[in-house]
Amino acid sequence: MKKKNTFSDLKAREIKARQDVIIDAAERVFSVKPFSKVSIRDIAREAGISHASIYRYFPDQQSLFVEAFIHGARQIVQFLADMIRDSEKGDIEKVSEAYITYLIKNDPYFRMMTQFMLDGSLSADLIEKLNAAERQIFDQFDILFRKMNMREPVRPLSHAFFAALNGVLITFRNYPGRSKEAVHQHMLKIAGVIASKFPAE
Amino acid sequence: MKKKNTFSDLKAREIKARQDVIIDAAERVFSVKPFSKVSIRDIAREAGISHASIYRYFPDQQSLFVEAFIHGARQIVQFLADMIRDSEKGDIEKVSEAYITYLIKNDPYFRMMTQFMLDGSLSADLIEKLNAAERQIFDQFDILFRKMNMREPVRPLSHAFFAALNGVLITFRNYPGRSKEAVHQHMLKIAGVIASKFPAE
DNA sequence: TGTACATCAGTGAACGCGCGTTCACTGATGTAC
DNA sequence: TGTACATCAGTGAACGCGCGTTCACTGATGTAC
Repeated sequence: MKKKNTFSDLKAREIKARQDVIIDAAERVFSVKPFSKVSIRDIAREAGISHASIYRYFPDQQSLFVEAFIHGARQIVQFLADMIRDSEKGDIEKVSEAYITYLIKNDPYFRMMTQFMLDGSLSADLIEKLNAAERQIFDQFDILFRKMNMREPVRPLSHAFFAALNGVLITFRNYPGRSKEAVHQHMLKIAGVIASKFPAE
Repeated sequence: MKKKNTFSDLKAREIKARQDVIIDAAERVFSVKPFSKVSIRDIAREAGISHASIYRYFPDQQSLFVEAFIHGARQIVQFLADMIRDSEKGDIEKVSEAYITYLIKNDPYFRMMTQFMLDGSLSADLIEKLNAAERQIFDQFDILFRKMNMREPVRPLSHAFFAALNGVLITFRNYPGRSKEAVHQHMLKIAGVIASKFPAE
């Protein structure tokens, strides 16, 4: 029995490793192509395998995309957690700035997140996975607001703050006639306006 | 010379009228199908014409979509303008509530707007048209904030407020396990949190 | 008024493409005796 | 150790689809004489 477990564990780990190879390839493609134009064939090419092989490891395209997104979301949460842990009094200006900058640099994830949020045809299971990721981000903002000694309940503040920052990233992304750098600066400025509306108490 | 002008005017008006018929049909399709799945063939079917005919009135699909969006945006601006004009002291809570409710009811426009914002492959011309529409919305919020006697410059406030409300509409759209009505209520609540952070002076 | 011609809105059919997914097969590896 | 068999990851080819767009054509309408 023991042996059998070890064997199937090994097998499971191998499957996981291959899934990760595919997800890594997907991330590289996402960083180069608009999310909505990334195809199974693109990812297979990047991973150096046949596109049919992908179906050995993921039931369909959407599942693969969701896994890739979750992988990225974990990194975002990690990034936020590190930053908020290190911030003694809860510096919301700094956090909002870092969040904006991080997501501009990791634009594919942001686009994926937004696409998933907009897509009305996600399965209940996938929506739940996405939401679990969101909840972890809310948790981090909760910690931030608690450090700031907010008197209001923190969860609605986290919802509002997260939504507002996402709105900034979406709204000014195609600011016409501006360089990438100028867009970045403008987003920071507007995110700063929002952060300033959530003063610590 | 006079006569010729009248004739070409008539002609231009006829073309405009037919374009409007197509745009109306497009709007009806948008209200029933996710934006990204609406095809030229869908719209032609709804308008009762051949899909080839659409190319007499629009150079390509994207142009048609942009025109349809602009038409909707004009209505949003009108709605905001009416509401803000009628609000004596500048009731930001009421405006944010109305904005959320309006865009939930006119969901196709909101989805279009967001898609356009996310789409990196829009032509410069089309981006400029979209931005003109946005600027008109900013103008309305400027009026609101001026009524509220804000001491800060109003434009950045408008940018922040608009972005934040859009963020709310995107972030909570697929709140899992909630009815449409419950999602609407949650959005109103979070939008209310945001509005409360922009108190009149 | 009648006739020959030009214009052009509207069309069905076709083009060419890329996609997600499935299928039948191969060949390497492990298992049983 | 050798042999027959089972498993199964990986694959190229194919399926079926829907799409945006173009094309050659039709037929109604207006124009010129």
